[in-house]
Amino acid sequence: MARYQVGLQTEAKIIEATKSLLAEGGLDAATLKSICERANVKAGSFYNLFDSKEEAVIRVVQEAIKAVDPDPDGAGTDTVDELVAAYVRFFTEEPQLAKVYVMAALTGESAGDGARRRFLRHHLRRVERFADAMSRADGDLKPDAATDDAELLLGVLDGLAFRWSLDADFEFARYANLAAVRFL
Amino acid sequence: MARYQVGLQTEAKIIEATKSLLAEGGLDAATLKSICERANVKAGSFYNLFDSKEEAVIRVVQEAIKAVDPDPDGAGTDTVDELVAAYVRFFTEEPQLAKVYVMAALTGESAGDGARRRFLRHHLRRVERFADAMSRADGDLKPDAATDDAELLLGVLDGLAFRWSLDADFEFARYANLAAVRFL
DNA sequence: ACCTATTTTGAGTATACACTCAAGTTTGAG
DNA sequence: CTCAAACTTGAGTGTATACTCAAAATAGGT
Repeated sequence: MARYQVGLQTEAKIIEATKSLLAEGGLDAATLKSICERANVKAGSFYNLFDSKEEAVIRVVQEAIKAVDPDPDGAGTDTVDELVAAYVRFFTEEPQLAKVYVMAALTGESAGDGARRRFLRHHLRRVERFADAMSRADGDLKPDAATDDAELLLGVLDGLAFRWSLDADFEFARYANLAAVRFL
Repeated sequence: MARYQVGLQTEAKIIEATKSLLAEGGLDAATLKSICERANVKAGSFYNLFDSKEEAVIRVVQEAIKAVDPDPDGAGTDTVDELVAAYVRFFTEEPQLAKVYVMAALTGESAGDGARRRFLRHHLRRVERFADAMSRADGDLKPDAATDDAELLLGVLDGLAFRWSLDADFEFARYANLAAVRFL
């Protein structure tokens, strides 16, 4: 949409403002007014670059979903430890995006067309990837059992992430490591 | 607030309408208009019984939080199995309340004054209760280790609940039992 | 049957929201 | 330097929201 440098900069400012507002107060806090104020931009300028407010929100959410899984090409070779470490790293290094990620699923359809479905599809892909890594680590593991274990391990990680989103003081990394040990 | 029978009935209708709307579409779906339409009540009648829309929402959320922990007097005697079973039963028998429960934490402050804090307090109480049951089951377990285990087990349960809220076909009960086995 | 407290109605208010547009300014390729 | 395309502005639109209120209807104790 943007063709000039200023346009690209404005676009970036808007995305950044949207991301921080979503992280701080969820969808309710990310009003057009607050986004424009934080980005130092007027409404008309926003609509010159985005078709709707949802478009900006979706961009941020997609960015979050992608960021939790930084190396999609690594599938088939990474270890369980690496996968868990990537998840933990995402939450400790990108806390804002992480909150958006956790919120995305439950905010429901209001966060865009089928945000829940997209989220679920992403989850299922990750289950496969975890299960695959588990199978490679333990040759005796049956495929069904690997899937079950993967759902459980991802369940803990999501649960701990949820817990952390309630209370930023929660020692997410330590518990994630405890969980990884427990489920191997 | 209500003094006559009709008033109590109207109150119940409103709470029921609010609960189902929250479960179906979250806070966004629970507008005053939709609540009143579903309860077959006009706005003025709503405000004769409730001071605000939030009051009705908070009532439903509190009901949900209480329902996940049905026997607070049992603390100190119940087993881990019983606690897990209660959690699972809540999700399978009261799916609507369960969804509201999972949503309550993340909808943030918009769902009432300090909904997150209340949710967290409740969580910490449950961690204590789980840790206590675990200690009784295994005399060698150190208090700190018991707390860690309790956070992990509740983490899985919350994570699986989260997963189930994305996809109602998810076999929540089976996975919860698989998780419980790991901690015995 | 009476009479007051309670409940219901439905039109009405104020506000916040996402979004538009015509007019002016800036960018940068040729 | 020129000029069209890209960007910005800021007042303005329509709509949905939570909430109010005076007046009419009903409940239920006496």
